[in-house]
Amino acid sequence: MLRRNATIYDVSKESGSSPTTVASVLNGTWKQRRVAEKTAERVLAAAAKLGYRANLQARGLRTSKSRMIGMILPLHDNRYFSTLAECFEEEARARLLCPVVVSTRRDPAEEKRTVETLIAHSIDQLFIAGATSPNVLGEMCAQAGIAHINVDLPGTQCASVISDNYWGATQLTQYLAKSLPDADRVQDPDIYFIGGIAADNNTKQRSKAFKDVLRNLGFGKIGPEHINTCGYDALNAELAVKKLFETLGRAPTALFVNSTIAFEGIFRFLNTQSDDVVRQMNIGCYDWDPFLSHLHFPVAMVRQDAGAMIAKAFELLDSGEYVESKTIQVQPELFFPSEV
Amino acid sequence: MLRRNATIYDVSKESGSSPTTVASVLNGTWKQRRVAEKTAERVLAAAAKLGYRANLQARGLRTSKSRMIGMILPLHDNRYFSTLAECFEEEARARLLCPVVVSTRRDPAEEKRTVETLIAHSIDQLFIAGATSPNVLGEMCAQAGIAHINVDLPGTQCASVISDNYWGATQLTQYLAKSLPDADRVQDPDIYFIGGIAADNNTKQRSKAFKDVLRNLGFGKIGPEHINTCGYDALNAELAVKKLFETLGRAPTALFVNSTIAFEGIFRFLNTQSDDVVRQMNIGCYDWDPFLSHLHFPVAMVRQDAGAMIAKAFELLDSGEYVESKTIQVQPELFFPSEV
DNA sequence: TTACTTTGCGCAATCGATAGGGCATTGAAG
DNA sequence: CTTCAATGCCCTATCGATTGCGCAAAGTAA
Repeated sequence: MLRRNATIYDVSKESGSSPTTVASVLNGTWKQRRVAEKTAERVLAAAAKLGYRANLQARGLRTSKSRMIGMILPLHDNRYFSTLAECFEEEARARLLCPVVVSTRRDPAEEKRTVETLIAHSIDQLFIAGATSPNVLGEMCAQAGIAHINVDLPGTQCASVISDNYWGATQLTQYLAKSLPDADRVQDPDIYFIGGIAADNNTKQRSKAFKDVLRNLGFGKIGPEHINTCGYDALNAELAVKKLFETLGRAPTALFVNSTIAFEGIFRFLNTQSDDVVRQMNIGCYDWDPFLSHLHFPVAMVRQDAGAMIAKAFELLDSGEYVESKTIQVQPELFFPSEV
Repeated sequence: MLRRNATIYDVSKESGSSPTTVASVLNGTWKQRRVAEKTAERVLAAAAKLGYRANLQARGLRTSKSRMIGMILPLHDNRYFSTLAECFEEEARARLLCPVVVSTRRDPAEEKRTVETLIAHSIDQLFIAGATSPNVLGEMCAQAGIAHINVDLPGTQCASVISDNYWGATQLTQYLAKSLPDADRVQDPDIYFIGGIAADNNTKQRSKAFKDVLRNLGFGKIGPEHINTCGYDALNAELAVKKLFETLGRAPTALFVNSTIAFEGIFRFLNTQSDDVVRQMNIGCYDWDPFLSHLHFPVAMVRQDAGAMIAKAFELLDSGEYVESKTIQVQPELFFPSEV
């Protein structure tokens, strides 16, 4: 065995065939290059003997393909994104592509740098999931001729597959609103939305649904004091809910928590409150976590359908439709506590 | 702007310098190649104008480096592994390497294929985290001359950084054992270990600590009926605990749950039982999840210190110590419910 | 002026694979 | 025995960057 990796030239010497023949045998194009079966066998045997492994950088340089497919994510440590990553990897493997997942912490500069690097490595396709600046990234891909698609957060540069946030949030708000007193008795309902980033499309859609539902139910216009887009961050959410309790001087009737990350912070705060107080609240979380289904208080959840989103995204990439700037919405699942 | 990516030859033409000079300016080696400052500036301007981006496959082919660093993981959708991934990415970026994370579903064939691919892409270093066959993978890396290190599960082929599973499990078992009747009254204590894979080192260490603690406390020898290594899988754990309840005809006094994944299954089952029954149990989980800290019953947890493990692993890689076959153990954190 | 050093830059080979095109040899038809 | 197609294989250029080495011009010392 060689100290370095064997190349087609080593295999060529060992098998007595030319590098061309060796290459075509080893990359599967030997039939259309009319290599005799016997020769192919000799080459394969030699390759096996030397432990040949194709140098994919060389191949990639020549073909300007890499058989790698990238995905950028805001973060790993979250049920939704990690599920997206797993679904992505599964589909990628089914297509014999090597999945490469990188998180970019919702940092536009990091996103750019990462995409830059992935492009420079000639990845074949890119999934842009939850990026803060999808259009900038899409532009980069387009310029480099790399097929790409937005997932979770939409862009206008290419096709996007996202959750039907408006629908999901509508359902969740309607559920939460049941606990409110009748509309004709109150114009400023005791329900609050916490978490997410105001500029982010998902949060926009969800908070819009939140407002629309309440308005349609007759609660009047929902003001900014009902919607605290304090970020996707546990600590901020914790502080936000603490402040809400202080301002009200009591627990709110209903809470719409935007993401499990925000929920973590809310959860920490609620654990400082008495069980009875918390149990009387009606709490919903946009995003799902198995452990939220049976806390000491009920939580309604919306689970985004990561599998369906990834499948749809691959479909658009495979069919070439990804170039059209359109947005596909995938319906999430609802997990509501059984009525008491 | 060119329709394809600009190359050093394009920049060469644009700037009037040779490709050699252009390359050295663009990759930062121009000082040692004695390129005049003026020339460098001209080249940089031309590169910027053309939107030059180095083809990393070409560079990698020539240098047999890629500035990519890989990590393979069993899965993403788990707090522990996703935290490992995030810590890994952060450290990798600090070293100006592009982190590449791939999950391999505890499938030895998938692990081999993935490592094969990563090696073929000339990744510079590899983190082997939680692999079922670390030595096979280590051997492949060694043969390809790629620096590598085991994390979470140890191998003998190179250095390993793992949790101090024995210590953590000892602490957890001691905590759980407090709820058992005195040893002199019972030789077959009512405490059970569920989850994990018998062949896996972590499970071995944890179950050994479990047995040792109980034996040392005077509970006699702990037989196989106390240890159900039903895998890292929610469904199996659910079935296992169900069967345990049926066999006993009641709830066990204490439960050592090996991983949050197993805990998910156990949790599903416990939710079918009455709160009172569950609250009287004493439950511990090896692994941490924020939502487990305040379920409707108390759960003790062990949190593995992903940050410290990754930091240590990079230290060994950076210093070259990774070639020695040694195992570094990192102490996990304990999260025990405050005594009632 | 001569001799030698320093400065500035480019030639050409190389990394390992791919692909277009061409050259023998064999076989079949006439 | 020709003629021509089919078969089997290989030559060579190429992808885009890196790097050892060499050459010319400018600077310095004697």
